[in-house]
Amino acid sequence: MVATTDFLGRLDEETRAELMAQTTRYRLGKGEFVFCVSDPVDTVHFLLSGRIKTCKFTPDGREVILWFGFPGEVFGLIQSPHHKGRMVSVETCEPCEIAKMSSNGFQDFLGSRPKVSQLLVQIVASRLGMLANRLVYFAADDAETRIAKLLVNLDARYHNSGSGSEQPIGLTHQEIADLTGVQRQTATRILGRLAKCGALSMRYRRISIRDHELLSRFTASQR
Amino acid sequence: MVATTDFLGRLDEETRAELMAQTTRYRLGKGEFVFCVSDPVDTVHFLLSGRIKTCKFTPDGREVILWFGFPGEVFGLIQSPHHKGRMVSVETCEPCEIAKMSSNGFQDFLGSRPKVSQLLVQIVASRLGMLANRLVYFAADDAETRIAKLLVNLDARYHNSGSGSEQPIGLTHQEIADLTGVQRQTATRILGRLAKCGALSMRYRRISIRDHELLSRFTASQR
DNA sequence: CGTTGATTGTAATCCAGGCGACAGATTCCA
DNA sequence: TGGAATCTGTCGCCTGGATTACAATCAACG
Repeated sequence: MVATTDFLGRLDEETRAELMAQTTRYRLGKGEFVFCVSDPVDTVHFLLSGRIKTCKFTPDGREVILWFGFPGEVFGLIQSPHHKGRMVSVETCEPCEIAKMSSNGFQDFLGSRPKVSQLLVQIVASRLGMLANRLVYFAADDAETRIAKLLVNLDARYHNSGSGSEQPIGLTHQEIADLTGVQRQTATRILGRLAKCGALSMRYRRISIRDHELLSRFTASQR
Repeated sequence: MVATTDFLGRLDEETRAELMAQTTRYRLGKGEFVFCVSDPVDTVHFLLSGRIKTCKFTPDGREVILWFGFPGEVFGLIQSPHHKGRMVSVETCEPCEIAKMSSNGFQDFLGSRPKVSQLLVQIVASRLGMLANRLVYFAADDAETRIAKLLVNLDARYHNSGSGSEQPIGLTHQEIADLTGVQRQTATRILGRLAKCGALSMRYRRISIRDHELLSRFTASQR
């Protein structure tokens, strides 16, 4: 199954080849930035391998993670309508292989391929849907519920094998905090609670869902 | 100036006429729903006059407002990738005049007009940007800051005349609470504070910004 | 193989804002 | 014009989670 947001995976063989022929490839190490807020919007990027996070920073330096990107995804499309420039920053979570091309080149490419544009609308729309859901969580759920929902979602998205995936979720407590809008200490405390009652198993940096059913019981809003 | 999200306003005369020729018009009174979450996605809508709100509901019945729609905007494009069906509900804030057409018809229309698809990407992207900003506010700001930011944004968007607009913001405290994720009472309390110090003037249901500069001082994160 | 930096664990304090409970104001509509 | 319904204003209590402050682990690299 191809994920909704897997742009490259949803192009047909030929179109993909034509597109990739116009790109140049490069590599980044862990924790590097592909671009930052307010950088000029002159390139579009395609993630070939690795994982990235799209984020923003608050005035006082807190990071807020908007979503993760997986291989096959496009990013770097969006320009702020006001001050021009990037609206978000993109940071690698691990070593990544990326293909890039000029924004103008990509626009030309789209101009003659309406189907691809429509696909892009779908992809951006699905990100919109994700953020809309997150916003509802923020408005309605307490910290524990938000974290439980995050873990369930991530697990589904990450190793979408559906089977009894015991693979750890490769996130630090800090990242979980940045995703759910809580303090790092609060994340640690709540993860500890969830582990103690048996829903999670954790061994330093290796958080994984032990009891899927039990965890999902915490995703029902408490507030 | 045409707003970024004003779809109809950004089409050229001819394209707009062709599009509108395929629509049928109808009217709704205040507080009616154009469609609700999980309704089938078989129509696309264009707001001709009035104002709408796009929202979701929490399991316990709380409303979360995602964004407002103004004349010229398209809505009803997005389908949930999982369970199919609408991802959001759309409710009128006042009597509205709306044009609608079938989703398939609209897809065909787009198929032969790549420029319009690209415009749509921009529009969906700008909503994505708005939600991303809201998410950052939720994660980083306290209630007072969120409300102050909301009022500033609304004022800019609403009566974008830029001049010393003394027009009231036509929202109830409940709506402000639904937009900022606080209790209705909290919204009332904070609005009262802002009014007492002279940033706002309020006379039952008629909230307007008295001192723009003073209000914007509250938009600097306190936390 | 030990030092350094990142990550995790825990505990005490404190307050913003949720929640419940009304009382008054205003608008709407019969 | 007179309810009814919807909005607004104000309390007090109480809890979730921010904040501050360390200590303990782990991993990575010279």
